[in-house]
Amino acid sequence: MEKPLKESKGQCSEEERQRAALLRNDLSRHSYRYYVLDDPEITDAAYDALFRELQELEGRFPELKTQDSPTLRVGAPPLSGFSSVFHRLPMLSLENAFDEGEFFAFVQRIRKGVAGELLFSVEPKFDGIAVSLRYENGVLTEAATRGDGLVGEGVTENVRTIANLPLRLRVEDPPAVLEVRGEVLMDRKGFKVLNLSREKAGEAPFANPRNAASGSLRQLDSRITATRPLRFFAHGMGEVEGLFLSSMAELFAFLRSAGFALSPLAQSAMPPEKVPQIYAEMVERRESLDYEVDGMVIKVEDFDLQTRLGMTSRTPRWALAWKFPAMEARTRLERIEVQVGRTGVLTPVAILTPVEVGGVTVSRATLHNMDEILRKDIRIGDQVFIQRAGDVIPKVVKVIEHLRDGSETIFQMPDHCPVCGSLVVQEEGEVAVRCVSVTCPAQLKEKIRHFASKPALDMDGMGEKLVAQLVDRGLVKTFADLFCLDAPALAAMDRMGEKSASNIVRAIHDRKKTSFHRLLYGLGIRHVGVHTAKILGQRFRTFEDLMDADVESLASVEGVGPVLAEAIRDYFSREENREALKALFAAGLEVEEGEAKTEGNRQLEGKTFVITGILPVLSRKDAQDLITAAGGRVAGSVSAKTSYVVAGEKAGSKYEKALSLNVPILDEEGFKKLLASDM
DNA sequence: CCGCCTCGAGGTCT
DNA sequence: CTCGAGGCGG
Repeated sequence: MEKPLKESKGQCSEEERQRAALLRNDLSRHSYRYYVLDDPEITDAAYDALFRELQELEGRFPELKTQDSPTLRVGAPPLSGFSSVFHRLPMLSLENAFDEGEFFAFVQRIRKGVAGELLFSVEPKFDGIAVSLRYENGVLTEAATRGDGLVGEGVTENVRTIANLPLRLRVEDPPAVLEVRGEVLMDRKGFKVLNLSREKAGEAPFANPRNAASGSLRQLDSRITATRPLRFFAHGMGEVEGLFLSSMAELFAFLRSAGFALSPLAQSAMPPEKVPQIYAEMVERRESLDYEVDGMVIKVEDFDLQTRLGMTSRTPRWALAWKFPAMEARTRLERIEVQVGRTGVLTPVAILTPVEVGGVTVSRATLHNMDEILRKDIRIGDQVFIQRAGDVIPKVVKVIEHLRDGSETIFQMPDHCPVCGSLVVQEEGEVAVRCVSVTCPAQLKEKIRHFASKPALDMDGMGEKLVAQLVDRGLVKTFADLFCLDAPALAAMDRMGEKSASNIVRAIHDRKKTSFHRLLYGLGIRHVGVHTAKILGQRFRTFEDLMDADVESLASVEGVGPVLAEAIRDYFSREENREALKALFAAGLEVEEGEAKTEGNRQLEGKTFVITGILPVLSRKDAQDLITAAGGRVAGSVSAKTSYVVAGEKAGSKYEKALSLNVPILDEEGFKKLLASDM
């Protein structure tokens, strides 16, 4: 039988009481430095040790527990439901503005009856959950959601688990009462990591960081909330007793000194004419911020003036939310156009009534293929939601079915190529529909463009417009024709002067010497991308070898299976393709022999790297070359097999994936160290 | 059969 | 950059 380690539930000594107080103090300072200032002074392990010591002390002597103890951050057992909290000062919403005119109208309204200078504070409007935190004599006693503005839900236990807010105000002489208002948020990274782990666990992912924050804050079991990466950003006050502040500048300074995080983009005392410029900057930076921001909040700087302006029935007259352009928009799907790609695949593209989404005008969006159209039940004439999430590419998110009036028509994939009119084919088991005509001009244009593209022959100046003209006028029918173009012929094209014509001729001439894999990739054989072309280049050195290779020797190459082998052999067994290659060589094309594998340092042998973001010194290509030269492989996406992720500035989803899979993440410096070490 | 990977497709603005 | 389709390999 083990005897109890400690006498339980006894009276604690004075020494222990002091120790607990010291620990509380230290822990709250360290967590402030870590979460708010982002400048820790002790290691995570040291912090954990202090934390566990306090937990243990409190476990033995419950009388040592306080309302501001950092141990509350891990959460408490579940509640049966949330209590209602009456806001002593209502949490109002803000009036919205959508353009500069509305902003200046707001300024104008205020200016009436104000003599002298008029100044404003500006700050990003976070898209989170508005909460009010009540501090009595400096200690957090209650936290409530906004609710309907008058009555919210008590989420005190949950809010205490949020790491970057003070459980006790960090001021000498705290006010008797202070309600701090702000937003509870989840950052984009935390959101993605959370969703990845939810999906892995078979749970439904959250739609966006806001929902994730809301769902996390409204957990009945605050121990769950404690595991979620929530943050609090302060922006205002509710009820106050025993504190006098006279301006937004003072408020910001006070909140900062009391231990709150504020948006680094918050500024005070700005003249109104500067505000539109700051707005433009925020719109610009919007995507690169850690948190989702849906606008900018503008407040009258001077508190006296705020008081004089007062409220309308539902909004203060001294504040304005100038919203950002929406990232999601509704519009009409006018018709569906069918494009023919390089490989002959017919791709349906939605032609939309132009609509502003996230500051750009969107008029087209891909629908991928027929399966996608059926899955989303997209019909011509439908009202649809368009989203430009995170990235640039717009997509049709969904159809708004209840807005249908019966005039919508169902789209059918054409059975003839819209460009050349030949019959299309859908191969067994494939989703894609293809035009298989060898003379289809749409395919020819795309093939030529692919051939001239950067990773292939890299002919500068061969853009979409020029290629289209060359093909339409019959000047280019084969790859070899490109090498026969001369300056006068090019100068006859639209928008083409003699100068640019001769530049292009020179660019083409410069590419007569090329590498095996560039040419192979440029040919556009199905399933042969840059990667496969390089692999084949290492095995087959010369084009003669490759052209005469049989399926077995092709398939024996690591990374090449039966489908690829068949596609390659099929390509080279066709007379027209062999002729085309012959013509290319006749036109002066030279292929350098595939490089033999370089000897030397192979210290990255067997390691797989993924590069993401912008590295400070090395370009992406440099980094790739360094890795391959040392025997490593560079992959495009992160998986459990990835050895390292090299991450730079603006690292995106790959970074989060790496975090969630516990793949080691290197910055450029770490990467260079790894290269230099001999492992 | 499954997980990992590559290929190929798609906007807008600069 | 992101997504779906489909090929490769264990």
